[in-house]
Amino acid sequence: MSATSIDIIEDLEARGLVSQMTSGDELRVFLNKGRTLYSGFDPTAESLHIGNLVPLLALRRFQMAGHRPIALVGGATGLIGDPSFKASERMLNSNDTVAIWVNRLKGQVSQFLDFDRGSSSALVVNNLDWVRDLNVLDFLRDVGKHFSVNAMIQKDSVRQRLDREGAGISYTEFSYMILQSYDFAELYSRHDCTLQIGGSDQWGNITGGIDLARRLHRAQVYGLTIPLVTKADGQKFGKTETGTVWLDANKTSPYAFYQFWLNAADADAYTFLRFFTFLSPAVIADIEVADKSARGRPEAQGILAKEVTRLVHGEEGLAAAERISGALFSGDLTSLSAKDCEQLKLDGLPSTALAGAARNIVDVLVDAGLAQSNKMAREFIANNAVSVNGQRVASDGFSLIADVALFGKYFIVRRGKKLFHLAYSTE
RNA sequence: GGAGGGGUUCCCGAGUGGCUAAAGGGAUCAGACUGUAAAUCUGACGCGCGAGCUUCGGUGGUUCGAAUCCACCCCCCUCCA
Repeated sequence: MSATSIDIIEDLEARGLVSQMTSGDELRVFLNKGRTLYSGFDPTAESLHIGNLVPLLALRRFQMAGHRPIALVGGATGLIGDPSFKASERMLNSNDTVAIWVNRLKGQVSQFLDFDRGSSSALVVNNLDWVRDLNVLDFLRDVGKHFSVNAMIQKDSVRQRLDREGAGISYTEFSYMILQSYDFAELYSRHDCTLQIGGSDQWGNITGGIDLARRLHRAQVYGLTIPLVTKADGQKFGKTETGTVWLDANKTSPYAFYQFWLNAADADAYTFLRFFTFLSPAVIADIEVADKSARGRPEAQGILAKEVTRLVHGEEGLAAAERISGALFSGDLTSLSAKDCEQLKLDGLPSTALAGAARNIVDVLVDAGLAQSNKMAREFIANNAVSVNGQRVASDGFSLIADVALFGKYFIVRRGKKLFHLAYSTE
Protein backbone atom coordinates (compact mmCIF):
# COMPACT_ATOMS: atom_id res chain seq x y z
CA MET A 1 0.00 0.00 0.00
CA SER A 2 1.07 3.52 -0.66
CA ALA A 3 2.33 5.88 1.96
CA THR A 4 -0.14 8.32 3.40
CA SER A 5 0.01 12.01 2.71
CA ILE A 6 -0.76 13.53 6.08
CA ASP A 7 -0.89 12.48 9.69
CA ILE A 8 -4.60 11.86 9.92
CA ILE A 9 -4.64 11.41 13.67
CA GLU A 10 -2.95 14.74 14.14
CA ASP A 11 -5.54 16.42 11.94
CA LEU A 12 -8.41 14.76 13.80
CA GLU A 13 -6.96 15.74 17.14
CA ALA A 14 -6.52 19.32 16.03
CA ARG A 15 -10.21 19.36 15.18
CA GLY A 16 -11.22 17.83 18.49
CA LEU A 17 -12.53 14.81 16.65
CA VAL A 18 -10.88 12.12 18.72
CA SER A 19 -12.74 10.86 21.72
CA GLN A 20 -11.10 7.52 22.42
CA MET A 21 -8.72 5.27 20.54
CA THR A 22 -7.14 1.93 21.11
CA SER A 23 -3.39 1.95 21.72
CA GLY A 24 -2.86 5.51 20.53
CA ASP A 25 0.79 5.62 19.62
CA GLU A 26 0.69 2.24 18.00
CA LEU A 27 -2.29 3.26 15.89
CA ARG A 28 -0.48 6.41 14.80
CA VAL A 29 2.43 4.35 13.49
CA PHE A 30 0.08 1.79 12.00
CA LEU A 31 -1.56 4.52 9.93
CA ASN A 32 1.72 5.51 8.30
CA LYS A 33 0.68 3.16 5.57
CA GLY A 34 -2.60 3.17 3.67
CA ARG A 35 -5.08 1.05 5.62
CA THR A 36 -8.70 0.04 5.29
CA LEU A 37 -11.21 1.32 7.81
CA TYR A 38 -14.95 1.30 8.22
CA SER A 39 -17.83 2.99 9.93
CA GLY A 40 -21.36 1.69 10.15
CA PHE A 41 -24.65 3.45 9.47
CA ASP A 42 -27.83 1.74 10.55
CA PRO A 43 -31.03 2.31 8.60
CA THR A 44 -33.24 3.70 11.35
CA ALA A 45 -34.96 6.14 9.00
CA GLU A 46 -35.22 6.78 5.29
CA SER A 47 -32.40 9.31 5.43
CA LEU A 48 -29.24 10.07 7.36
CA HIS A 49 -29.23 13.22 9.48
CA ILE A 50 -26.55 15.73 10.31
CA GLY A 51 -25.44 13.71 13.31
CA ASN A 52 -24.31 11.00 10.89
CA LEU A 53 -22.33 13.57 8.99
CA VAL A 54 -19.44 13.60 11.45
CA PRO A 55 -18.36 9.97 11.05
CA LEU A 56 -19.19 10.13 7.35
CA LEU A 57 -16.90 13.11 6.86
CA ALA A 58 -14.31 11.38 9.02
CA LEU A 59 -14.29 8.51 6.52
CA ARG A 60 -13.62 11.03 3.83
CA ARG A 61 -10.85 12.64 5.86
CA PHE A 62 -9.20 9.24 6.12
CA GLN A 63 -9.64 8.72 2.41
CA MET A 64 -8.04 12.06 1.63
CA ALA A 65 -5.13 10.97 3.79
CA GLY A 66 -4.65 7.89 1.62
CA HIS A 67 -6.71 5.25 3.39
CA ARG A 68 -9.49 3.11 2.01
CA PRO A 69 -12.91 3.80 3.57
CA ILE A 70 -15.75 1.32 3.79
CA ALA A 71 -19.20 2.62 4.58
CA LEU A 72 -21.20 -0.20 6.06
CA VAL A 73 -24.96 0.09 5.84
CA GLY A 74 -26.56 -2.04 8.51
CA GLY A 75 -29.19 -4.05 6.67
CA ALA A 76 -28.86 -6.68 9.38
CA THR A 77 -28.14 -4.61 12.47
CA GLY A 78 -30.92 -2.21 11.46
CA LEU A 79 -33.35 -5.08 11.91
CA ILE A 80 -32.21 -5.53 15.51
CA GLY A 81 -31.68 -2.03 16.94
CA ASP A 82 -28.64 -0.72 18.77
CA PRO A 83 -29.35 -0.39 22.51
CA SER A 84 -26.22 1.70 23.19
CA PHE A 85 -27.13 4.55 25.55
CA LYS A 86 -30.75 4.36 24.49
CA ALA A 87 -33.19 4.85 27.33
CA SER A 88 -35.67 2.24 26.18
CA GLU A 89 -36.31 -0.63 23.85
CA ARG A 90 -37.17 0.37 20.33
CA MET A 91 -39.86 -0.76 17.95
CA LEU A 92 -38.71 -3.20 15.32
CA ASN A 93 -39.06 -2.11 11.72
CA SER A 94 -40.24 -4.52 9.06
CA ASN A 95 -37.81 -6.25 6.71
CA ASP A 96 -39.28 -4.43 3.72
CA THR A 97 -38.97 -1.04 5.33
CA VAL A 98 -35.40 -1.61 6.35
CA ALA A 99 -34.52 -2.88 2.88
CA ILE A 100 -35.83 0.34 1.34
CA TRP A 101 -33.93 2.46 3.83
CA VAL A 102 -30.74 0.51 3.15
CA ASN A 103 -30.89 1.53 -0.48
CA ARG A 104 -31.49 5.16 0.35
CA LEU A 105 -28.60 5.22 2.78
CA LYS A 106 -26.29 3.55 0.31
CA GLY A 107 -26.94 6.38 -2.11
CA GLN A 108 -26.39 9.00 0.54
CA VAL A 109 -23.11 7.72 1.89
CA SER A 110 -21.84 7.31 -1.65
CA GLN A 111 -22.10 11.06 -2.26
CA PHE A 112 -19.35 11.71 0.22
CA LEU A 113 -16.81 9.16 -0.85
CA ASP A 114 -14.58 8.71 -3.86
CA PHE A 115 -14.96 5.38 -5.66
CA ASP A 116 -12.26 5.97 -8.20
CA ARG A 117 -9.15 6.56 -6.21
CA GLY A 118 -6.95 3.55 -6.85
CA SER A 119 -6.01 1.61 -3.77
CA SER A 120 -7.97 3.96 -1.54
CA SER A 121 -11.20 3.70 -3.51
CA ALA A 122 -14.23 3.58 -1.27
CA LEU A 123 -16.52 0.62 -0.75
CA VAL A 124 -20.12 0.43 0.38
CA VAL A 125 -21.22 -2.83 1.95
CA ASN A 126 -24.32 -4.22 3.63
CA ASN A 127 -23.87 -6.49 6.62
CA LEU A 128 -27.03 -8.38 5.70
CA ASP A 129 -24.93 -9.99 2.96
CA TRP A 130 -23.03 -12.05 5.50
CA VAL A 131 -25.44 -12.14 8.41
CA ARG A 132 -28.40 -13.39 6.38
CA ASP A 133 -26.96 -16.85 5.86
CA LEU A 134 -25.68 -17.42 9.36
CA ASN A 135 -27.59 -20.16 11.06
CA VAL A 136 -28.40 -20.03 14.71
CA LEU A 137 -26.34 -22.99 15.80
CA ASP A 138 -23.21 -21.94 13.95
CA PHE A 139 -23.63 -18.44 15.24
CA LEU A 140 -23.98 -19.51 18.84
CA ARG A 141 -21.13 -22.00 18.62
CA ASP A 142 -18.64 -20.03 16.52
CA VAL A 143 -19.38 -16.47 17.52
CA GLY A 144 -21.39 -16.47 20.72
CA LYS A 145 -18.87 -18.65 22.47
CA HIS A 146 -16.35 -15.82 22.35
CA PHE A 147 -18.54 -13.44 24.31
CA SER A 148 -18.79 -13.39 28.04
CA VAL A 149 -22.15 -12.21 29.26
CA ASN A 150 -20.38 -11.04 32.40
CA ALA A 151 -18.28 -8.70 30.28
CA MET A 152 -21.18 -7.60 28.10
CA ILE A 153 -23.30 -6.43 31.00
CA GLN A 154 -20.38 -4.40 32.29
CA LYS A 155 -20.44 -2.14 29.22
CA ASP A 156 -21.54 1.40 29.95
CA SER A 157 -23.63 1.41 26.81
CA VAL A 158 -26.16 -1.05 28.25
CA ARG A 159 -25.72 -0.27 31.94
CA GLN A 160 -28.53 2.21 32.20
CA ARG A 161 -30.89 -0.23 30.59
CA LEU A 162 -29.93 -2.85 33.13
CA ASP A 163 -29.82 -0.57 36.15
CA ARG A 164 -32.69 1.73 35.51
CA GLU A 165 -36.00 0.97 37.09
CA GLY A 166 -38.64 0.63 34.41
CA ALA A 167 -36.25 0.06 31.53
CA GLY A 168 -34.89 -3.38 30.76
CA ILE A 169 -33.48 -4.79 27.57
CA SER A 170 -34.59 -7.63 25.36
CA TYR A 171 -32.32 -10.43 24.29
CA THR A 172 -32.67 -9.09 20.75
CA GLU A 173 -31.10 -5.74 21.49
CA PHE A 174 -28.62 -7.28 23.87
CA SER A 175 -27.33 -9.33 20.93
CA TYR A 176 -26.71 -6.24 18.83
CA MET A 177 -23.16 -5.90 20.07
CA ILE A 178 -22.32 -9.39 18.92
CA LEU A 179 -23.59 -8.71 15.42
CA GLN A 180 -21.60 -5.51 15.12
CA SER A 181 -18.52 -7.27 16.45
CA TYR A 182 -19.00 -9.96 13.84
CA ASP A 183 -19.10 -7.26 11.15
CA PHE A 184 -15.68 -6.04 12.10
CA ALA A 185 -14.22 -9.53 12.11
CA GLU A 186 -15.87 -10.24 8.77
CA LEU A 187 -14.61 -7.03 7.17
CA TYR A 188 -11.17 -7.89 8.42
CA SER A 189 -11.17 -11.22 6.64
CA ARG A 190 -12.92 -9.95 3.51
CA HIS A 191 -11.18 -6.62 3.01
CA ASP A 192 -8.31 -6.53 5.45
CA CYS A 193 -10.18 -3.83 7.33
CA THR A 194 -8.19 -2.99 10.43
CA LEU A 195 -9.82 0.09 11.90
CA GLN A 196 -13.35 0.94 12.90
CA ILE A 197 -14.46 4.45 13.63
CA GLY A 198 -17.76 5.65 15.06
CA GLY A 199 -19.42 7.96 17.53
CA SER A 200 -18.25 7.69 21.12
CA ASP A 201 -21.44 5.80 21.93
CA GLN A 202 -20.02 3.01 19.77
CA TRP A 203 -16.97 2.38 21.92
CA GLY A 204 -18.46 -0.70 23.53
CA ASN A 205 -19.46 -2.21 20.20
CA ILE A 206 -16.11 -1.40 18.62
CA THR A 207 -14.02 -2.94 21.37
CA GLY A 208 -16.27 -5.99 21.15
CA GLY A 209 -15.30 -6.29 17.50
CA ILE A 210 -11.62 -5.88 18.26
CA ASP A 211 -11.78 -8.75 20.74
CA LEU A 212 -13.67 -10.95 18.32
CA ALA A 213 -11.27 -10.30 15.43
CA ARG A 214 -8.41 -11.32 17.67
CA ARG A 215 -10.14 -14.48 18.80
CA LEU A 216 -11.41 -15.56 15.41
CA HIS A 217 -8.52 -14.46 13.22
CA ARG A 218 -5.72 -13.67 15.64
CA ALA A 219 -5.84 -10.21 14.11
CA GLN A 220 -4.71 -6.95 15.61
CA VAL A 221 -7.30 -4.33 14.69
CA TYR A 222 -8.01 -0.88 16.05
CA GLY A 223 -10.81 1.41 17.06
CA LEU A 224 -11.27 5.15 17.21
CA THR A 225 -14.28 7.10 18.36
CA ILE A 226 -15.44 10.58 17.59
CA PRO A 227 -17.11 12.76 20.21
CA LEU A 228 -20.84 13.14 19.91
CA VAL A 229 -21.71 16.63 18.83
CA THR A 230 -22.95 18.69 21.72
CA LYS A 231 -24.10 22.27 21.94
CA ALA A 232 -22.63 24.78 24.33
CA ASP A 233 -25.97 25.32 26.02
CA GLY A 234 -26.40 21.59 26.58
CA GLN A 235 -29.36 21.18 24.28
CA LYS A 236 -29.68 18.39 21.79
CA PHE A 237 -27.79 18.95 18.58
CA GLY A 238 -29.46 18.63 15.21
CA LYS A 239 -33.06 19.39 16.06
CA THR A 240 -35.15 22.34 15.06
CA GLU A 241 -38.78 23.17 15.60
CA THR A 242 -39.63 21.09 12.56
CA GLY A 243 -37.58 18.20 13.88
CA THR A 244 -34.44 16.47 12.75
CA VAL A 245 -32.18 18.10 10.18
CA TRP A 246 -31.90 15.49 7.43
CA LEU A 247 -29.39 15.16 4.64
CA ASP A 248 -32.14 14.31 2.14
CA ALA A 249 -33.14 17.49 0.30
CA ASN A 250 -36.73 16.26 0.15
CA LYS A 251 -36.93 16.05 3.91
CA THR A 252 -34.91 19.15 4.79
CA SER A 253 -34.61 21.66 1.97
CA PRO A 254 -31.19 23.14 1.19
CA TYR A 255 -32.63 26.44 2.37
CA ALA A 256 -33.69 25.04 5.76
CA PHE A 257 -30.39 23.22 5.98
CA TYR A 258 -28.46 26.41 5.29
CA GLN A 259 -30.51 28.30 7.86
CA PHE A 260 -29.82 25.65 10.47
CA TRP A 261 -26.10 26.28 10.28
CA LEU A 262 -26.48 30.02 9.99
CA ASN A 263 -28.33 29.95 13.29
CA ALA A 264 -25.56 28.19 15.17
CA ALA A 265 -24.68 29.87 18.45
CA ASP A 266 -21.39 31.78 18.58
CA ALA A 267 -20.17 29.36 21.20
CA ASP A 268 -20.67 26.44 18.79
CA ALA A 269 -19.74 27.91 15.43
CA TYR A 270 -15.98 27.28 15.56
CA THR A 271 -16.40 23.75 16.88
CA PHE A 272 -18.84 23.05 14.07
CA LEU A 273 -16.40 24.47 11.52
CA ARG A 274 -13.80 22.00 12.74
CA PHE A 275 -16.25 19.11 12.78
CA PHE A 276 -18.23 19.68 9.62
CA THR A 277 -15.92 21.35 7.13
CA PHE A 278 -12.60 20.61 5.50
CA LEU A 279 -11.20 24.05 6.29
CA SER A 280 -7.92 23.57 8.06
CA PRO A 281 -7.79 24.09 11.82
CA ALA A 282 -5.38 26.99 11.23
CA VAL A 283 -7.83 28.78 8.95
CA ILE A 284 -10.63 28.25 11.43
CA ALA A 285 -8.48 29.67 14.21
CA ASP A 286 -7.89 32.77 12.08
CA ILE A 287 -11.61 33.21 11.57
CA GLU A 288 -12.16 32.97 15.28
CA VAL A 289 -9.51 35.58 16.04
CA ALA A 290 -10.91 37.92 13.43
CA ASP A 291 -14.44 37.55 14.77
CA LYS A 292 -13.33 38.19 18.33
CA SER A 293 -11.66 41.45 17.43
CA ALA A 294 -14.51 42.64 15.24
CA ARG A 295 -17.65 44.16 16.62
CA GLY A 296 -21.09 42.91 15.75
CA ARG A 297 -22.04 39.82 13.92
CA PRO A 298 -19.32 37.16 13.46
CA GLU A 299 -18.41 35.63 10.12
CA ALA A 300 -18.24 32.06 11.35
CA GLN A 301 -21.88 31.08 10.92
CA GLY A 302 -21.98 32.36 7.35
CA ILE A 303 -18.89 30.42 6.40
CA LEU A 304 -20.18 27.35 8.18
CA ALA A 305 -23.55 27.47 6.43
CA LYS A 306 -21.90 27.95 3.07
CA GLU A 307 -19.36 25.17 3.45
CA VAL A 308 -21.66 22.52 4.84
CA THR A 309 -24.52 23.28 2.48
CA ARG A 310 -22.17 23.03 -0.49
CA LEU A 311 -20.83 19.75 0.85
CA VAL A 312 -24.26 18.18 1.21
CA HIS A 313 -26.35 19.88 -1.47
CA GLY A 314 -23.76 21.01 -3.97
CA GLU A 315 -23.24 24.42 -5.58
CA GLU A 316 -26.80 24.54 -6.88
CA GLY A 317 -28.36 23.80 -3.54
CA LEU A 318 -26.17 26.40 -1.92
CA ALA A 319 -27.04 29.01 -4.52
CA ALA A 320 -30.76 28.39 -4.02
CA ALA A 321 -30.41 28.58 -0.25
CA GLU A 322 -28.49 31.82 -0.47
CA ARG A 323 -30.99 33.35 -2.89
CA ILE A 324 -33.89 32.66 -0.56
CA SER A 325 -32.00 33.79 2.51
CA GLY A 326 -30.92 36.99 0.82
CA ALA A 327 -34.41 37.79 -0.40
CA LEU A 328 -36.13 37.15 2.90
CA PHE A 329 -33.68 38.50 5.42
CA SER A 330 -31.83 41.31 3.80
CA GLY A 331 -34.43 43.96 3.66
CA ASP A 332 -37.48 45.02 1.82
CA LEU A 333 -39.73 42.29 0.50
CA THR A 334 -41.53 44.76 -1.73
CA SER A 335 -38.39 45.24 -3.75
CA LEU A 336 -38.64 41.68 -5.03
CA SER A 337 -39.56 41.27 -8.67
CA ALA A 338 -42.23 38.90 -9.91
CA LYS A 339 -39.44 36.74 -11.22
CA ASP A 340 -37.81 36.71 -7.79
CA CYS A 341 -41.03 35.48 -6.25
CA GLU A 342 -41.26 32.67 -8.77
CA GLN A 343 -37.63 31.82 -8.11
CA LEU A 344 -38.26 31.53 -4.37
CA LYS A 345 -40.77 28.85 -5.15
CA LEU A 346 -38.37 27.01 -7.45
CA ASP A 347 -35.58 27.29 -4.90
CA GLY A 348 -37.58 25.37 -2.38
CA LEU A 349 -39.10 27.97 -0.12
CA PRO A 350 -42.13 26.14 1.32
CA SER A 351 -45.15 27.25 -0.63
CA THR A 352 -48.83 26.58 -1.07
CA ALA A 353 -51.32 27.43 -3.76
CA LEU A 354 -54.40 29.35 -2.68
CA ALA A 355 -57.59 28.12 -4.27
CA GLY A 356 -60.12 30.87 -3.58
CA ALA A 357 -59.96 34.57 -4.21
CA ALA A 358 -59.60 35.58 -0.58
CA ARG A 359 -58.26 33.43 2.19
CA ASN A 360 -58.36 34.09 5.89
CA ILE A 361 -54.96 34.42 7.50
CA VAL A 362 -55.76 31.89 10.22
CA ASP A 363 -56.56 29.20 7.66
CA VAL A 364 -53.47 30.04 5.67
CA LEU A 365 -51.21 29.76 8.72
CA VAL A 366 -52.62 26.35 9.56
CA ASP A 367 -52.55 25.06 5.97
CA ALA A 368 -48.98 26.24 5.55
CA GLY A 369 -47.93 24.48 8.73
CA LEU A 370 -46.90 27.75 10.33
CA ALA A 371 -49.37 27.10 13.14
CA GLN A 372 -50.55 23.79 14.51
CA SER A 373 -54.11 24.83 15.15
CA ASN A 374 -56.47 27.75 14.67
CA LYS A 375 -55.99 28.55 18.31
CA MET A 376 -52.22 28.79 17.95
CA ALA A 377 -52.60 30.82 14.78
CA ARG A 378 -54.73 33.37 16.60
CA GLU A 379 -52.25 33.48 19.41
CA PHE A 380 -49.40 34.23 17.03
CA ILE A 381 -51.41 37.04 15.51
CA ALA A 382 -52.24 38.43 18.95
CA ASN A 383 -48.53 38.35 19.77
CA ASN A 384 -47.65 40.37 16.70
CA ALA A 385 -45.74 37.44 15.32
CA VAL A 386 -47.30 37.30 11.87
CA SER A 387 -46.72 39.45 8.84
CA VAL A 388 -47.67 39.28 5.18
CA ASN A 389 -45.39 40.88 2.61
CA GLY A 390 -43.66 42.76 5.36
CA GLN A 391 -46.83 44.16 6.93
CA ARG A 392 -47.84 43.15 10.47
CA VAL A 393 -51.12 41.31 10.57
CA ALA A 394 -53.14 43.10 13.24
CA SER A 395 -56.25 40.99 13.42
CA ASP A 396 -57.31 37.42 12.79
CA GLY A 397 -59.89 38.76 10.41
CA PHE A 398 -57.17 39.63 7.91
CA SER A 399 -57.54 38.08 4.47
CA LEU A 400 -55.07 37.45 1.70
CA ILE A 401 -56.69 39.46 -1.04
CA ALA A 402 -55.23 40.83 -4.25
CA ASP A 403 -54.87 44.32 -2.72
CA VAL A 404 -52.12 43.18 -0.38
CA ALA A 405 -50.47 40.74 -2.78
CA LEU A 406 -47.19 41.25 -4.57
CA PHE A 407 -47.93 41.34 -8.30
CA GLY A 408 -51.50 40.43 -7.52
CA LYS A 409 -50.68 36.87 -6.50
CA TYR A 410 -47.79 36.41 -4.08
CA PHE A 411 -48.03 36.52 -0.32
CA ILE A 412 -44.91 36.04 1.71
CA VAL A 413 -46.22 34.94 5.07
CA ARG A 414 -43.90 35.19 8.02
CA ARG A 415 -44.41 33.72 11.46
CA GLY A 416 -41.97 34.66 14.14
CA LYS A 417 -38.59 35.94 13.24
CA LYS A 418 -37.37 33.27 10.90
CA LEU A 419 -40.17 31.18 9.50
CA PHE A 420 -41.36 32.05 6.02
CA HIS A 421 -43.88 30.60 3.66
CA LEU A 422 -44.91 31.60 0.18
CA ALA A 423 -48.61 31.50 -0.61
CA TYR A 424 -49.67 32.24 -4.14
CA SER A 425 -52.99 32.71 -5.77
CA THR A 426 -53.75 30.59 -8.79
CA GLU A 427 -56.53 32.81 -10.07
C1' G B 1 -45.86 -20.35 37.76
C1' G B 2 -45.86 -17.16 42.63
C1' A B 3 -45.38 -12.28 45.19
C1' G B 4 -44.89 -7.14 44.82
C1' G B 5 -44.45 -2.33 42.08
C1' G B 6 -45.91 0.48 37.84
C1' G B 7 -48.29 2.54 32.89
C1' U B 8 -50.64 10.60 33.58
C1' U B 9 -50.66 15.75 28.44
C1' C B 10 -43.58 16.05 23.76
C1' C B 11 -40.10 14.14 28.12
C1' C B 12 -39.47 13.67 33.48
C1' G B 13 -42.95 13.79 37.24
C1' A B 14 -47.17 15.29 41.11
C1' G B 15 -52.14 14.04 41.62
C1' U B 16 -55.59 8.51 44.87
C1' G B 17 -63.79 10.63 44.14
C1' G B 18 -65.76 16.95 42.88
C1' C B 19 -61.86 23.10 44.11
C1' U B 20 -58.13 19.14 37.93
C1' A B 21 -57.23 20.38 31.18
C1' A B 22 -54.78 18.11 35.43
C1' A B 23 -48.88 20.89 40.38
C1' G B 24 -43.64 21.38 39.32
C1' G B 25 -39.39 20.96 36.11
C1' G B 26 -37.38 20.33 31.20
C1' A B 27 -38.04 20.89 26.02
C1' U B 28 -40.57 23.89 22.43
C1' C B 29 -42.90 28.47 20.43
C1' A B 30 -43.89 33.89 20.51
C1' G B 31 -42.79 38.98 22.25
C1' A B 32 -39.06 42.53 24.26
C1' C B 33 -33.62 43.27 24.02
C1' U B 34 -30.03 41.89 19.95
C1' G B 35 -26.53 40.22 15.37
C1' U B 36 -31.68 35.53 11.80
C1' A B 37 -26.32 34.68 18.35
C1' A B 38 -26.10 33.85 23.79
C1' A B 39 -28.01 35.39 28.44
C1' U B 40 -32.25 37.71 30.65
C1' C B 41 -37.39 39.18 31.30
C1' U B 42 -42.71 38.44 29.77
C1' G B 43 -46.32 35.29 27.70
C1' A B 44 -48.14 30.70 25.38
C1' C B 45 -47.89 25.55 25.49
C1' G B 46 -55.14 19.39 24.18
C1' C B 47 -59.16 21.30 20.70
C1' G B 48 -62.88 25.13 19.89
C1' C B 49 -64.32 32.46 18.25
C1' G B 50 -67.37 30.86 22.13
C1' A B 51 -70.97 28.15 25.25
C1' G B 52 -68.16 24.04 25.58
C1' C B 53 -65.74 19.42 23.99
C1' U B 54 -62.05 15.50 24.21
C1' U B 55 -57.75 13.51 27.36
C1' C B 56 -54.63 10.38 32.29
C1' G B 57 -52.55 1.81 28.95
C1' G B 58 -57.54 -0.81 26.94
C1' U B 59 -62.65 -2.36 27.68
C1' G B 60 -66.78 -2.55 30.75
C1' G B 61 -68.91 -1.09 35.49
C1' U B 62 -70.07 1.72 40.41
C1' U B 63 -71.44 6.97 41.31
C1' C B 64 -75.15 12.99 40.68
C1' G B 65 -69.74 13.16 39.57
C1' A B 66 -63.67 9.11 38.26
C1' A B 67 -56.97 10.13 36.17
C1' U B 68 -58.58 8.75 41.14
C1' C B 69 -63.17 3.10 43.28
C1' C B 70 -64.41 -2.16 41.11
C1' A B 71 -63.81 -6.23 37.23
C1' C B 72 -61.38 -8.19 33.24
C1' C B 73 -57.51 -7.54 29.59
C1' C B 74 -52.67 -5.64 27.49
C1' C B 75 -47.69 -3.91 28.44
C1' C B 76 -43.25 -2.82 31.68
C1' C B 77 -40.11 -3.49 36.13
C1' U B 78 -38.29 -6.11 40.74
C1' C B 79 -37.82 -10.44 43.68
C1' C B 80 -38.82 -15.77 44.25
C1' A B 81 -39.41 -20.67 41.67
